[in-house]
Amino acid sequence: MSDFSPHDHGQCVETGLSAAEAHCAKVRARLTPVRRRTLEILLREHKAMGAYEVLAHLDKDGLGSAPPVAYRALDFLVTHGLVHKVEKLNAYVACAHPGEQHDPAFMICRSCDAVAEATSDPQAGHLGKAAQDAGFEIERTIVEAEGICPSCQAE
Amino acid sequence: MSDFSPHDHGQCVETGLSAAEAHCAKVRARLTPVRRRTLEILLREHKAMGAYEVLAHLDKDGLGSAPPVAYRALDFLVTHGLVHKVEKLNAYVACAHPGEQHDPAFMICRSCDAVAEATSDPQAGHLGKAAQDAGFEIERTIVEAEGICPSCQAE
DNA sequence: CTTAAAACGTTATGATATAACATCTCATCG
DNA sequence: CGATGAGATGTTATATCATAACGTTTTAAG
Repeated sequence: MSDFSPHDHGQCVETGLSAAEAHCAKVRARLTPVRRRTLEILLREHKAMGAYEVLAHLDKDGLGSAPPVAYRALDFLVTHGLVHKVEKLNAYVACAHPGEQHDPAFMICRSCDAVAEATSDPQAGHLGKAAQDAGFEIERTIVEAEGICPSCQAE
Repeated sequence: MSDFSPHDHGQCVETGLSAAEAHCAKVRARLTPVRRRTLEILLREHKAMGAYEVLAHLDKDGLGSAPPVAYRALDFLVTHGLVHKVEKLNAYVACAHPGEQHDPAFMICRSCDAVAEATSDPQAGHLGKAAQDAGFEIERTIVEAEGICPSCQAE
């Protein structure tokens, strides 16, 4: 199953929040109201959202209206692997595999901007080999595929 | 050899400009003065540069001072594969393999921001498989590795 | 030589992101 | 308990990245 397939959103939200609570408890990080709500917004909307779009939601909930509010919450969530940044879109998505250690990869539909998460292996493939040859130490990779999702292909 | 190794810059610049002229002649695209100079700047500086940094150089040369001047030239060069955009840095680098058809990948040093170009295979690896399973049609990939380059490791 | 597409110059504005600093909260420990 | 220090927050201001829109100029092709 990919994120392009239909599925139970309510379940996503609950699972995501539970995983976040578990993770934060484990590493003694504080899932404060703003942070929790930021994650919940991303889980509920279930799409890549810009920081200012997230901020608009937070503002409606009375949790803050200035940009740093959103950026700080997003930074925290990204640091803890609960949210990923999609560089191509300058946008953020809730992690689809919360709790599991993984290196995310994304499929981005250029027609509808839908984003699906997959996994990647930083040291594998051409790049891993090139890095080894160059003496470059990979710490993290950004892997994003642009293309057309199944629904948009159908049109 | 990687871009992290020392090499003859003068050669890079000449090769890059020649390849650009050849490519543009072939596809009947116009390598105008602004475009040519933009590519030359990126080749000479031999690093990832922001659009405004490129613009500052163009301005010094009397080739334009407003942002669209730089963005239009960069867009042209990116479209023709003569320059790549590094999404992680919101910056642009001259292509290291001008003329050859290829899918670029980058190694980005988080300490000194140096960027080296490698190649990737869009359909290969985990992501290619995930895309196939999901019915997602990949058109282009963004592959960027963050880490530490050899010189910075030495420190 | 006309003409239509492409390129350019310029102004304005939109979108993304962070610096800086004062204040507040809360877990920890003496 | 109360001090204390790291982390979190609120707020203002500003830095950085990018494009819309529109009139003018250049150029390739008929």
